Amino acid sequence: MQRKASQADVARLAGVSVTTVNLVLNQSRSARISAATAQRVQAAAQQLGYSTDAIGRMLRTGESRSLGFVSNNVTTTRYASLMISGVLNAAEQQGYTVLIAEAESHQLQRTLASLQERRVDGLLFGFMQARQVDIPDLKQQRAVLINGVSNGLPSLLPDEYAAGVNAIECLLAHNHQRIGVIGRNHKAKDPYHSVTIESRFAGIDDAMRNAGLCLAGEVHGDEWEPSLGYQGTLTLLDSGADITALLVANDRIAFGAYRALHERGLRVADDISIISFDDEPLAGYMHPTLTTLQLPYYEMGKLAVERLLSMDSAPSHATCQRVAMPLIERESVRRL
Amino acid sequence: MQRKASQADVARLAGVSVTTVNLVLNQSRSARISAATAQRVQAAAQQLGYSTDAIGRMLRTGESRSLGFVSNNVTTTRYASLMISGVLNAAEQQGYTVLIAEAESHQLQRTLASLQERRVDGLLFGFMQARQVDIPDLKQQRAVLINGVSNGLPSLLPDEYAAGVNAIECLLAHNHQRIGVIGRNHKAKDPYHSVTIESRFAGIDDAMRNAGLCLAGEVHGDEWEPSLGYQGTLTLLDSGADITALLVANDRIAFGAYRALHERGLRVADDISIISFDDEPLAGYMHPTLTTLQLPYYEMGKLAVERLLSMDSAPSHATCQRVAMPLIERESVRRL
DNA sequence: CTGCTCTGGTAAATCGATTTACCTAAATGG
DNA sequence: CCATTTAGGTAAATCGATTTACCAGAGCAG
Repeated sequence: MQRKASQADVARLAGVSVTTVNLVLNQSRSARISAATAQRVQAAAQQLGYSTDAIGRMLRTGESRSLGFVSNNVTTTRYASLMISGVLNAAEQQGYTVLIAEAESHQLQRTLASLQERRVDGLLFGFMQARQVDIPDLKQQRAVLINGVSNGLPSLLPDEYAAGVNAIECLLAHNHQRIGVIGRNHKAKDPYHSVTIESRFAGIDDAMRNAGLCLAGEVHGDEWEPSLGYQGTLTLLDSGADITALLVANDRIAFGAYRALHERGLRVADDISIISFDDEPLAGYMHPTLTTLQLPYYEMGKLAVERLLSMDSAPSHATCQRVAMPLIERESVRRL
Repeated sequence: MQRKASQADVARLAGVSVTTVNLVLNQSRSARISAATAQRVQAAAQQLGYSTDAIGRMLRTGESRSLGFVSNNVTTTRYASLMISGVLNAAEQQGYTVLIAEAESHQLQRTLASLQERRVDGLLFGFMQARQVDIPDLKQQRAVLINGVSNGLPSLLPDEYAAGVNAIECLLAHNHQRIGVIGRNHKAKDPYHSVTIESRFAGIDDAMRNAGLCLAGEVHGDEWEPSLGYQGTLTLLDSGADITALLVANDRIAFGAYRALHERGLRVADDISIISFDDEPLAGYMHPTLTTLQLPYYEMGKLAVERLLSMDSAPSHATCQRVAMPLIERESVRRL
């Protein structure tokens, strides 16, 4: 791999000084260089296939135009990869490259050191489940948390309160008044487990209260897997609550709920409407397709980059920005 | 953000030359430095919190200890993020950092330039669907393709032939002889669409032939979505083929097949076994859970890094390494 | 003709780490 | 006691781009 051409090479070929080459190529103050010379330099650069070497520039300017994206080992595991997409696209737009690293908490210190050695201009921390985390001292590095909160760092969280309200309002708008809920849990009180779920249920409760209604039935549960949806739905049906709609805490629960309804000879949408949260790929396969409030991973990733790059320098203070969870209307909610 | 300490700072504090600091800190030839001096330097480094600046080193040594991971815009979209995990873990093991970039083909040129400016030591190209792609001239850069093939570049592909054989053998081992297949397609002949699918079906056909059997029924189809599984299964059932097992081309098709069987009052596993390919998260939720041959994204990512870093320099020539697709035995295949 | 301002460029320092080529004093050999 | 090693370090060059300070000649006013 023969060395790439440097400004020195271009200078030699064009018969000018390196300074001149630099001025022309950065055309910032090229006012000071005559058009003829500029031409010559451009031609030489072209001929040698010159492209500016980022390393040399970084060393001199101290800016790397790169961001570090750190996630705990869960993040790159399937669901949240849209977050990476959002980060990547926004970063690219502004001419930044993204260094990506996974780190469980005990390696975090080393991972951060490695990124700082590479002079990243800012750090992004991405998490799977919105919760509180402990981030070690960042030495004044700019940083933004995606889908998590921490001591003194700005962060982005899904607007779960509004999502809760919207879910209920969607059901109300379709004339449902007898609503069952599956998935409220107790861990929700623990910020190290989740900082958002509690407010989601607050939104649900407030929306019901505003409508002058009460929940027609509820099944709690910590493990948000299909089995909870299955068991919970059977429980609700057997309780004689006579519900017309079901609000469940995520798509996997909904998946289990579908099965339970089916076994009881009830049709989703036709007989009982279901609304959910997350919008996993699964939601689009189900039959009927699932109406759900999307976790805005892509959007959060994008906004995080924009926020990070617009921060002056040191993390101001822990402001937390809420990102809307769009309602993805599919087939599982139908007018009564 | 106060500047990090440099070797010069350490040298000043320890009262020695920069050279000495460097020799001590890289302890390679520190044989030439007395223990006492080394001590003093170490202490000074410690006190200043010195850590070697990667940029400076890169400039001097020409090596960045970083790899570029390029994917088309589909890759970071959910399914294949395990590939990133594999890449990240393997790279970290060898002390490499990963620069990640998404690029649709028309931006590819610019993305590559950007990575080369950052002096990546090698390139990885990741694809969603194993197919042939056109990669522009890499200027002697080392590169490996993951889940794709291209002109003259080494690559890693899932071993679909073996997977096809194994799928059939799994069914045979469970005493199934009347097997239906859904999803064979014609695009499979087009390498720009897929370079592996054809060999998967070759494996299936060979395994059947070796067993002296013929397929009991087959439904072709290019769109591998649930609807194909649904329609295809109904078609097979109505054809009177009397099958006991179904081999489908991916998990989404299986999902549709489940629904069709259910509608016809047939139970998956109890009445008809199903085996599939891919192992999406979906496969674990289904009821009964789906037996499937896993696309080894994680493994391919990991192997790609190891391959890349063990390559001398220029891409030797397009050798293609096959990576086993493990059989994930769940509940949908049962002994007849 | 002299002093001044532009015009168009350039030399040299700098960023931080590495590496090569010395250099000095003490120790060793004969 | 003189010639060499050797141990222990150091000065300086280098990587590539940027930036500051400066310079030579042309044009212009008085």
